[in-house]
Amino acid sequence: MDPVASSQLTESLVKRLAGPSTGKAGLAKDQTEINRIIAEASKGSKFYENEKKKDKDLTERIARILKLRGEAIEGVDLTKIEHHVDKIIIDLENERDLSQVIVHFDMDAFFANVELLHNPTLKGKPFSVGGGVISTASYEARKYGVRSGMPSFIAKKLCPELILLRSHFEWYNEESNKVFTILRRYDPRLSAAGCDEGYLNITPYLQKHNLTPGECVEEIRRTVHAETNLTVSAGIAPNMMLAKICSDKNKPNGQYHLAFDSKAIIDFMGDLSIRKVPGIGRVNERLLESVGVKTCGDVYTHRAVLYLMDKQFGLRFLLRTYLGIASNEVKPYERNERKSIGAERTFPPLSSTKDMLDKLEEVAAELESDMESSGWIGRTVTLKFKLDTFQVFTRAKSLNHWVNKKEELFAVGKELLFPELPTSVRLIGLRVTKLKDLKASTSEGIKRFFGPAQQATSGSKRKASDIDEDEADDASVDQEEHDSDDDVMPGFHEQDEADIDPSQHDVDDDEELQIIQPLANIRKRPPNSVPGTSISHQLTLRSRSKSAGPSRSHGAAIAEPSTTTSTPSETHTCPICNEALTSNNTSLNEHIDYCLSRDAIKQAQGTSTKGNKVLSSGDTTKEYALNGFKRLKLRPDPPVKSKRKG
DNA sequence: CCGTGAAGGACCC
DNA sequence: TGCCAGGGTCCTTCATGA
Repeated sequence: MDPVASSQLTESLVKRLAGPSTGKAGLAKDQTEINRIIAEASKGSKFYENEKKKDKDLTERIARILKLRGEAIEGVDLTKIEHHVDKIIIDLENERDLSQVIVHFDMDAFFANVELLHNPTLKGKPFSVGGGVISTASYEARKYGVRSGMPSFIAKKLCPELILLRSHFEWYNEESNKVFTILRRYDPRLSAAGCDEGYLNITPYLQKHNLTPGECVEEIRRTVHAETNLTVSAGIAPNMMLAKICSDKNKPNGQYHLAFDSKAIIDFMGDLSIRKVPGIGRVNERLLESVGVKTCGDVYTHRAVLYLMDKQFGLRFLLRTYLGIASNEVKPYERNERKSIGAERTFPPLSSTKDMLDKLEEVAAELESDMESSGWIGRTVTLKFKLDTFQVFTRAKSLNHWVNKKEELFAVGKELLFPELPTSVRLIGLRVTKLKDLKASTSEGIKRFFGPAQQATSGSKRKASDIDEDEADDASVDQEEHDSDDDVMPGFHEQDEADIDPSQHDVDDDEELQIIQPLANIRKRPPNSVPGTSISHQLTLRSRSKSAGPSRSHGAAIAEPSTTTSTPSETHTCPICNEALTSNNTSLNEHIDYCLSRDAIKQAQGTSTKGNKVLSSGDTTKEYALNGFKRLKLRPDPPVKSKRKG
């Protein structure tokens, strides 16, 4: 919005230190005071310094973006562009599907409430669950500003009487299963999003029982409470994104039903903070804010600039959130969707090689046991380590055979760690990707019916060698969905809304000066001279075919809920010439394209030569990647020092 | 021009 | 007193090999 004042840095930094969830339920009294205490407690620490650096980098990145914006809008007729975007919006609007009733449920302060079940005397007291970092805080504790993602020692400062409890994952797991079991009565295809929240498509249930969404959800919540003594909040909307946002509306033990009406939805999104949109975190919030977008409604106001800067912001994604359009395909998680499995551990900074190797070995052992019990083997091993400065690095190696054994994981980890060695780390982790499912019921269908006696004999049965023969080269995908949906579900830590993203490659200040850096790193690669330091993320959350539109399932005979096939022919008004058109999407788009092509594009593009196809946005599948305008110096970052390889 | 591996990040819970 | 987790997913950029 406004130019950055000198105090900006401190301001954003303070906010950053305060953590991402400054809008949580159970709001605190004086956030400013709380932020002050947090900043105070953090000051001077390594963590603080790292955050400071990240904040500075972000601020610089924003400056670059603003400069870019200036260049992009120079001499361009924004009005024309707005018209064009309006056309895109019409396309998107036609994708809207209001036929499904989606519910997002979210257990209230899950970990904390489960603890309460086991220890009723905690009722009414401020307490938190978690170790060094808090996972969940009771509502009483939240009043003091204590939230998830916050280190315990700071929480104590905010609330001296705070009772710190250790996590009891078995308990949460147990309750979680109970809850999901109950919820599956309403939709067996429930989609879990962590252990305390998920989505349901209750459309079929509503029809079968002749209930209204509100009644049904009340019943669901009542049932969950009756059977588990836990409260749950829920949101009812036509798609998952909206449902999720809604479940936060009446947070503790409440529900919110959004009107299934295009207009109402857009109004609803209108003054909603863009930050509430899943996928937009602290970084993107600031990036967007820098160009004037603080609410979803602002997306529309600034559509022209966002269009011109599609590469950095992802216009389509933003327009969809502005319209409140998103996927409504609720489906259960399947094993074959797993992409990686890993383990990591944080400890007080270590610098002796032996100590580090001990940790590495520990992690390798842990990973082996996880892989073993869950039935996975993989081909790529990635070592992750965090220096005492909080900078995070990863080093990977792909093998030509499958691994899951501790010895091998450890060996590869060592190999990857050695070159980095003279260093001090506070975290070491190993992750394996390019997975192969040992429990997969091999190929298509058939096998599945002739059950391969391989019951989950706790994994221990088959040994790696068995699969070795399997031909390492078929690293391809031979994953086949299947049941054996043990217990474990993805992401198992409650995290309310906070998130401390400790990662961040930290290029030291003199990064640029090192461009000439001598052969110093020929043999060794200083962690802080890593390649690819470019900072250029985008907001792109390109929903890959996850459209909200007609749930078209490929071939299979999946539900195929009634969809609102956009009426082939309706009356639209061309946003450019105002002519009333009775036609289908295609013709309408063609018409609009025609209108626009007359001059708008040409003028806007001016000299721009290549790239800009004709932006035929008629098809909903193609992206509107016509960011051809000022493409020249679009590289957000000056090429960071070239890193020579040895 | 494209597919792929590696490294860095943003985000989520 | 004692200084900020861990499990994952997806996306981008860069370097390369066909």
